Amino acid sequence: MVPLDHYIQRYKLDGLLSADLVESLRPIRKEPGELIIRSGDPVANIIFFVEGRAKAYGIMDNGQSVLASFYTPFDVFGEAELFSSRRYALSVEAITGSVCLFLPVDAMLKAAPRNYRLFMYLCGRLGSKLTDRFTAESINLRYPVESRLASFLLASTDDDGKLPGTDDLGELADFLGASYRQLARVVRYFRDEGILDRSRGHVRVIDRSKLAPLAGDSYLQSGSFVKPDSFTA
Amino acid sequence: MVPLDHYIQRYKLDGLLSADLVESLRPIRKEPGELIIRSGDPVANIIFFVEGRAKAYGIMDNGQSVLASFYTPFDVFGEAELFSSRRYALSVEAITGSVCLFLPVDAMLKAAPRNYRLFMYLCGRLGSKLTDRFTAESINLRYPVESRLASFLLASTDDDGKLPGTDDLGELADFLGASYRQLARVVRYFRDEGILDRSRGHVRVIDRSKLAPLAGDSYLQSGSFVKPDSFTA
DNA sequence: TTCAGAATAGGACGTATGTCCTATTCTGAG
DNA sequence: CTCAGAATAGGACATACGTCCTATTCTGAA
Repeated sequence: MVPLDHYIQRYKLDGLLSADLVESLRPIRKEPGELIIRSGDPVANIIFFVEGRAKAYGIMDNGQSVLASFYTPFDVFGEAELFSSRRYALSVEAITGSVCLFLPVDAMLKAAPRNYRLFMYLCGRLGSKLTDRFTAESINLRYPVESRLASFLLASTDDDGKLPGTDDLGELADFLGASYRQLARVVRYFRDEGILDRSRGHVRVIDRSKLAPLAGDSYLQSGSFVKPDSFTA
Repeated sequence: MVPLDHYIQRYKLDGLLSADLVESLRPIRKEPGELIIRSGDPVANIIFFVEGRAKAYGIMDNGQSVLASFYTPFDVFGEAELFSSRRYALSVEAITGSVCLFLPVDAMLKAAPRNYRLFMYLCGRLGSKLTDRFTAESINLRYPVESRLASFLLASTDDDGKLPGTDDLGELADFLGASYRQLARVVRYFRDEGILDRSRGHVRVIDRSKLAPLAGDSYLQSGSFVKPDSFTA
């Protein structure tokens, strides 16, 4: 059994949602590799991500997958398409065992007048996601893979040098918009320079100081700026 | 004098905003080339774009400018940063003579509980902007300039073959994330193929049918999906 | 331990694209 | 009309990158 109340308290969801909406939250557990959202499905739920790690990606007409981002709690999925296409644009997949709280959209829309805080929060998250995307896109477009990887590593590794999202080279290539081959070249160069450590497709940064000069721009502040309780009364 | 009431009625802003917020709208006229938003400034207003054409762009650390998008009425600026960085991330510049309605954020935040419709609208616009960006980014990253230009022309030219945003090659290069040189090569190729017409740096499509096979993916539906009156009572 | 199959690393080669620079065309002032 | 300066077109060259393919390493089953 998933402790629903635990998450409601931890993220102060009763401050973000009206009481009836808190009632209609359904906790769902997802195992690694399981889809949380299937791209193309109609938007039936707004999903609060409260436990685990997940990634969002799309598939292009030519079959290539494009990684959009990695998520850690607290976050929201499905808000982007709610009022526009009404169909999920990206798939979201659990990387580790994860817990989501599903909020049915019809309930939410019905309760809209009492939930301006929720919409303010959603605006905040959407805003950050938008500016993050723009930053990432600009970098991807103007800088060589070497700089992109350096920027990404600077922004995404923890103090230990480990990558929270993924450290699989294939996925990283998708995320950075490069081919596996090219990324491998750059990784090899970084290893030769003593910047990172390599073992069986996994990567760990050992000298962050050497990354900065290689990163053209920096990934600006990414991730969840907006805390759910910013809008709590 | 700018006819404020005219725009309020045309876009049913009194359905989107509470009466006191409608009161605090200030119409501002901008001449071609004038900045509507200066990147880096604190977010003081949410800006409704009701007349003209405008473009949004950012400047990277290396000085290159990156064109983010073109706007036509009805649209909103400044909503993305409102709850996150609180500083405008991009500059917005009027292309033609334009009219904007400025809504001070402090008034808006004070009136938030009565304006859930506004926030729903903002969520809608932010959502479309986000998915549009992702689509554009994916295409920019995976396809050669030839395909990108084809996609862009398919999506952005009117029936006349004219480009609504800009047809200046330099700007187009920024927007597509290519160098002027490379774009010029592709334009020349398109002209040789009888796809478009060229005169003094300006472009006009003459045979749309030849573009489709060149565009890898399509720019999905872009622009303002979400109408301001979708949320009117 | 041994070996087959899979995963990873890396070589070879072609191409799209960027940078730099020059030739050509256009524009407006006189 | 003429010419200087600016805008545009395009050539030459270097390179980052992608595709294809092969060599090497690793894994687990027997």
